[in-house]
Amino acid sequence: MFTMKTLTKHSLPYHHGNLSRALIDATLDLIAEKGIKAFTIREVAKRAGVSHAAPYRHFKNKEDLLCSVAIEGFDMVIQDTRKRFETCGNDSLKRFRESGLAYIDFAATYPSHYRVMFSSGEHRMGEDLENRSKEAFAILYDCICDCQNKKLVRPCEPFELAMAAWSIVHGYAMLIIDGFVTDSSDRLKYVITDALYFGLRFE
Amino acid sequence: MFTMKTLTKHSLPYHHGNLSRALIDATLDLIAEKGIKAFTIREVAKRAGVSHAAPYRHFKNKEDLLCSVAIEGFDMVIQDTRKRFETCGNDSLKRFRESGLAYIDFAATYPSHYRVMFSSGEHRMGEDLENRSKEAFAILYDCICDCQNKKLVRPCEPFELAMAAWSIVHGYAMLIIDGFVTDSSDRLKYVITDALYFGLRFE
DNA sequence: GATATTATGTTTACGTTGTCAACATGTTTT
DNA sequence: AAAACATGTTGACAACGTAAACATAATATC
Repeated sequence: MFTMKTLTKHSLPYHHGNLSRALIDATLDLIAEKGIKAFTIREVAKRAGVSHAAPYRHFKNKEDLLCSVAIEGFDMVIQDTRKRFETCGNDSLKRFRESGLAYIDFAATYPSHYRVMFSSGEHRMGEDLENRSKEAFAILYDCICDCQNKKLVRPCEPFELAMAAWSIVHGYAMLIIDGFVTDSSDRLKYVITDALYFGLRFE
Repeated sequence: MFTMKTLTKHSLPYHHGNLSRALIDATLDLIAEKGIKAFTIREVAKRAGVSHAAPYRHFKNKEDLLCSVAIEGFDMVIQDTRKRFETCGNDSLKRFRESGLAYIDFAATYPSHYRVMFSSGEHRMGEDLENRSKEAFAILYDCICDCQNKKLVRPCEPFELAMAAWSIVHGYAMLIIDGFVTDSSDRLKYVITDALYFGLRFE
């Protein structure tokens, strides 16, 4: 059976092609260019070269389109984090550090994705989106448990430590994309992750 | 000379009374009830009992109204932080801790304010708003310098340490108002501030 | 105290947006 | 080939932000 999913960029199919993809890309471009406030279904449709109602064949509504962007973002960080882990071998501490850096780097590299992921109020969490965010948190949580087992992080409710770690990384990432951090010196991100390590380590 | 500012709640004056105030309150109620997405000028005007165009006599536009809410929020945290400092005497470390707790408590107590303060993209930073946010950061910065002078915090670029501190507190506050932290155990906030202290302390 | 001026609120109007329904057309299945 | 389905277009509507014209209350000026 021939389905959309088997298409490559060289076999452009019927109608527009891959409109969902084009709409998501247009959304990201638009947000990068003019901010999330300028994001409208109609402008996104125009940029994708379709009529103003076409997007409704692919997304239930505006919220749903943003949700898809957020899900894609979570998938990207999760995947990148796992790839970083592969270079860490058995070094739990390095994994701990990399999981923080992955978020900070992701926010800096894909600010539009990150903004959508955490612009709550713009979109309610669907079940799919909630699963991704739980999965992302779980990676950090497991990482901390691992460090605790090796006496690298102090014994404390791991959920609370994971919350602390998540907070500092997320907070810094938000400050980056909100433009509070213009400097963006690479050094600063190591200060952050160092502070995080010193804050949680075993003593 | 009799001006608006001399009015009390018992001498309801001409026209509506204090419409700016009523509009800000209605904004906060509406956001608390239905989220920031449901915030519209027209609904706020209706709740204040005026016509849909009345708000434009007090605020340049929608953004400007949100800006006023954000400014009010910053003023509230700044004032609360200073009040907490009065109970700290010369204890720089306690001041450091309180400045973090002030933010977390503020976000938990006035989530609508906090959401507006940091929902960048909803409103551009006017000069007034930028000044408040700089003032808030300056409090934290000074606090850290103070701790460094007393060898309580490790010697490192104080701006970067302040950034780390701001990040963790802001990140946690965002997670609270986004509903990622449902537990909201008081204990958790101390874990956060402890982690912060251990992360930055002198050794 | 009467009148001019200013501050505040209302009505009307217009363009933009989200979204739906009706329609049209291309693609797949039977 | 015809039916069923997926996808895109057009047209419509209500809600919204916001400006202009108008109305009225409060203050200032004489």
